[in-house]
Amino acid sequence: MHYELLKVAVLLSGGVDSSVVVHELVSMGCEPDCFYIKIGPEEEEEWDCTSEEDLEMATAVARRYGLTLQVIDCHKEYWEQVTRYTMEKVKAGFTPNPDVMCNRLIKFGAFHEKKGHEYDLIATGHYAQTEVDEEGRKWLVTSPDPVKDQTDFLAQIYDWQLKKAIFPIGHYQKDEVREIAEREHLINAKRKDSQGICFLGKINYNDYLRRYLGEKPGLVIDIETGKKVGMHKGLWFHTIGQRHGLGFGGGPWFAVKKNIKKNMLFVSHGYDPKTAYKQTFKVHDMHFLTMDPWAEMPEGKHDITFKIRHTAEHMHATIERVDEETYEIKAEKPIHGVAPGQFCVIYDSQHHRCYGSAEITV
RNA sequence: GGAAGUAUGGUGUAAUGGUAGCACAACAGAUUUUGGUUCUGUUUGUCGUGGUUCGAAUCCACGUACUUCUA
Repeated sequence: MHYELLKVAVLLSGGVDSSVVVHELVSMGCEPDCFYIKIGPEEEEEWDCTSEEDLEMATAVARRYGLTLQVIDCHKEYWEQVTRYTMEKVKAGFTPNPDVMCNRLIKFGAFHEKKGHEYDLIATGHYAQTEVDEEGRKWLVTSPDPVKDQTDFLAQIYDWQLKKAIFPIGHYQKDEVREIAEREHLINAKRKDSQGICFLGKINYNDYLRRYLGEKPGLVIDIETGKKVGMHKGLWFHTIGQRHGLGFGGGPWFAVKKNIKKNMLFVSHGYDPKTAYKQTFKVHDMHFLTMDPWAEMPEGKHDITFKIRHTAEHMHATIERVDEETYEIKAEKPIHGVAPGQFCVIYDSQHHRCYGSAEITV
């Protein structure tokens, strides 16, 4: 691709990955504009030093390559859209994935409305690739680094967003990116990767929930014996497959099921209880990134691979359409902690192309 | 109202007169751009008051609390 002829915007976070993106683009003859998306915690006093440091790093990298850097404030959009999504899901008893929605709504959403629309391409530091087939369709493709692969976080973006997205470091492994950063003496070459919900900073997730939803105590029942084990402080503090957070002795206890109406949490006892696993489950609101790969033959089972969380392995499975809304996934092996509300990200059987994602239902 | 039993960290349990140990939880790190999972590490306790003893979680007395049985 002839980047030098195109207007490219880079989302610089202050981390190594997006900094190497800048380096890659520049060395291909491109002169991108850099943007730092600002989204701190809600209260000013909760700003931690890492977000200040992020901006400093981003500024330094842009300057190093003689590029402009603009700060785009998406604070309001984040708290209105991503937080609202998170709270609505969690209140209804689901386990949301804020970072997936952040990519759709903020990095490729709110930013696009504010600035991105002026550009031909938007580059980010995601570990993901794209490829174009004979028909000219653009597909999202996994990274060669299975641990770092971030296609799962991109599996809810719209087709027009994917068309504009480029991932200049997507063909590298993490250590290659680090090497480039060190070789180029980038200021943040050795900086630790960020983790946790991208924009929460140091706020604890449970405190975040408590602030919006408070507490709502209810019963905790042993699903095997039907006996009361104790009380929980609110169903939203627990997710399916979770072990910690209950505070009871005599465990370990794993959360396996929720009854929203009765505000009850069911738990299973033991180190690796069967009831914490599911091999078959349903998903809905299927979102295809490029197209429905089974449009030609909607009936029957199709071999796929999938992930229900950010892990290195893809699970083999078959997928079958149950009705307009719903698909059923039959995994090759039982999966621990299949939590409704999480996205099941669907790949081809070689886990090469990412087809899209759907929300796991109850 | 009687009788018996029990009382050990936040929880569940070991230690029959000799260094209070284990599990779970909690906390902290590691891993992970979601929730989680997993791994490593750390903290916390003998119901109260007396007594016996070189030495008491352990034996004795009283108190307190709980449990069961019985009128």
